[in-house]
Amino acid sequence: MDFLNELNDEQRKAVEQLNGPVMIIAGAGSGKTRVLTYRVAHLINSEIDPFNILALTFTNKAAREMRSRIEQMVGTEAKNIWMGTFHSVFAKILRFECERLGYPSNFTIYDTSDSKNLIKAILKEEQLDEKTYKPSLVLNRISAAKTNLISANEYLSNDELLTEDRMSAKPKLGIVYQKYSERLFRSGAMDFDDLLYWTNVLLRDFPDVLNKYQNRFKYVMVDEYQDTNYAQYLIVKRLAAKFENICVVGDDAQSIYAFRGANIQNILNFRKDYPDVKTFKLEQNYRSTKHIVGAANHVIENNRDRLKKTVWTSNMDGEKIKVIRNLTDNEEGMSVARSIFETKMNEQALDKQFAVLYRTNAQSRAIEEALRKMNIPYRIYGGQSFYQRKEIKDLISYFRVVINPQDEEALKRIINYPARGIGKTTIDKLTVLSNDWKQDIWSILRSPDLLNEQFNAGTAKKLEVFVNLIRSFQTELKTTDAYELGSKIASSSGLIGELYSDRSPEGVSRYENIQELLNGLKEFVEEKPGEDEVVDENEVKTLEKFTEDIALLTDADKDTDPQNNDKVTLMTVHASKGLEFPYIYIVGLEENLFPSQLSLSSRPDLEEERRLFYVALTRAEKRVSLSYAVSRFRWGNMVYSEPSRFIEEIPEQFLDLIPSKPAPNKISVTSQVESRNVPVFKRKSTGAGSQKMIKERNLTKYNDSRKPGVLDTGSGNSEHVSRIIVGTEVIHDKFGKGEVVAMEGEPPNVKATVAFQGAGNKQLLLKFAKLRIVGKAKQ
DNA sequence: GGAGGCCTCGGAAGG
DNA sequence: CGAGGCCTCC
Repeated sequence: MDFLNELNDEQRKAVEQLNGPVMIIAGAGSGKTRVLTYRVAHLINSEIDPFNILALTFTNKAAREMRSRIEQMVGTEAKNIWMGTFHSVFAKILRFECERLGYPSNFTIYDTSDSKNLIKAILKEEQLDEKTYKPSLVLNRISAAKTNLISANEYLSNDELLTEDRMSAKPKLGIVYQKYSERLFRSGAMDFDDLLYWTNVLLRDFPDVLNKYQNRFKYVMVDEYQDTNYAQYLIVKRLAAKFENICVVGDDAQSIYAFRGANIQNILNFRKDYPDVKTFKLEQNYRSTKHIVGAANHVIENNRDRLKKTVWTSNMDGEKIKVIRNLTDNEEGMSVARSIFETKMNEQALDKQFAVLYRTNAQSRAIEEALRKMNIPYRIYGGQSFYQRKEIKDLISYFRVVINPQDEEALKRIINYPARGIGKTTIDKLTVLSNDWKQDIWSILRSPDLLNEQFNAGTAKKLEVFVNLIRSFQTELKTTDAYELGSKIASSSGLIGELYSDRSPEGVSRYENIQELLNGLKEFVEEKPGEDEVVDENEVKTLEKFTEDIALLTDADKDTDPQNNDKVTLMTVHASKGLEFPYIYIVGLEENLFPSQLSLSSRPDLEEERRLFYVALTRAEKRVSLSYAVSRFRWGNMVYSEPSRFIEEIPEQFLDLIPSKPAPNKISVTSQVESRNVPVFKRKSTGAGSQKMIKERNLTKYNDSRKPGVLDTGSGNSEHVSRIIVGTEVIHDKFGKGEVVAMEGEPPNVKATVAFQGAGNKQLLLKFAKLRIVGKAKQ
């Protein structure tokens, strides 16, 4: 076969090993996707029926890309491969099988905000305090339980868990979990974790189902295996138990999702589950320069918990890694923007060849501002999703109720929106009745007798009108296409009218968003099936199918305008996994930011941060620039930081330390002083191979009892202090005005002798004396 | 029922 | 600082 020649030895061996357990450890940039797609193509060319292949990925995007690449190689047969995310593949299977679990096949998938709202409702009903039982924490705890296949009842009989909850002053957590599960079930709803949890129950408790899917999925492949959690691991293990044709691909060095339950041990222990596993290591990097690969390798060596591998490249040395020091976060933005601008000029680079990576979303602001100032187009990944916007959720909630009227979260959202006189009292009463009778709210609503018995005539009438509205849509669900019915719902519900009447800019934008969703429906309906695809001519593209589809979509899946994609990319390091760019800027490389403050107390957490940094470095093809700021605004406070330890972990031979440049048009005193007097970023060369760097020499920290790193911005701040030199005029709270006549000592213990006009000469430690600068030194 | 004041709190994020 | 949630007041 031709295409096997396009692979290196190890890649080819991995592709050709079709049977039995296979583990592929794929270093960054080693052609992992290529190996995966070729392997599937090779399976199909070896007469394996595509229907017998299951390929699991972590994102829809990865699945789509892989599918289209395989299609290019083997043709439309690729359509029949079971390929998708864990969640989408098993949601599909659950729709076939879930009646065995007591779920309706039109079950709703709750997103995180639905789950949180349900938890809040339960907390209220149980009279638990939302501050003690923070909904996000409660949800995380429930999620962790489900991920480990612990049901609510098992939770309540698990002494260890109950003790933990008592110790953390949340003794009722198990009860909340139990209520939460009941409500989901009663609403015919599953949350994201349920999709994996119930799949496991299905495969565990129904041998015929297990057998059916084991026979269907004779070949199983899992991408990003280092990021699988226990529930996912177990599904894969169960499915593959019969044939053991299981191939997992991953890189332990790029595991960055432990914080949400990924278990790096899954890949580290694969060998234990399958002793006759064939392991292949893809170690040749085709993406990056030698300097980048070298730097990344050295960094990751600081981690203890790793599989052994040596990533290397035959690419050229390339440029050294730039380190840019900045005084503030805004200056950092400007440095990055300026550098992008210069690179575009000097190297004829395109905007889309650049990416700026940061640890937290909040850092994007300063970068955005600077790029805007320099007229550099950019695009941000992340942030609020289209599907999370209120007006979009509202309309989709109508869809959800029409499809599955048991769906309580959606029902509560729309029963009185737009307003139809069904107030809080009525909804509360419905909830109480529903809880007392252990029935979903819709089953109460749909009984006119019950309504007349429980509510006054006016309220009962209003509820009936609402029920009839929903019913009128339901009669069309199977026969009318998604666009037609969706538009009808949007207008007949009064939602469009409500938004149209709001002429404020926000209102207009909401209205436009609804139009965009309706356009999406139209596209969905008009989407042509592939040429060879067998389609039932009478099959209607229903609203039900559309709603199922989008439940598992995120913003990253929305098509971006291909005409207009020449833009600089801004995103978090997490979001950058799997991507590559010629020029990468990693910003905010400061202690307490990257690595994050919250990671510093435990070794595993710090190692995950380091893997995150490793991921960031290895996104780059040609050049990496690292930058940090001496001070930045965080939560309204000026915070002073030291450069990240991760910079120090890169050997000097790979680094190009450049001082911060003053802005071209406005030369600030600060920058002048900094660049003239202060050795900005120096390394000690104490013998061979010492990588210690002299910490910020000019950085004087106030070390009081406040939170580490957070300083009072009031009377004195150390940016000012760092500018104090002999001759500076200063004011002291007690001694008044004076002039610095001498300085001695090394930061942070610089001692200044100040001649005060009223109080004479005083010796003061700069880090304690809150001196304010009133005049600069006359030179 | 909605506007506006007050309070709290802040990680990363796939499905 | 700024977003989001909650409460209050009209």
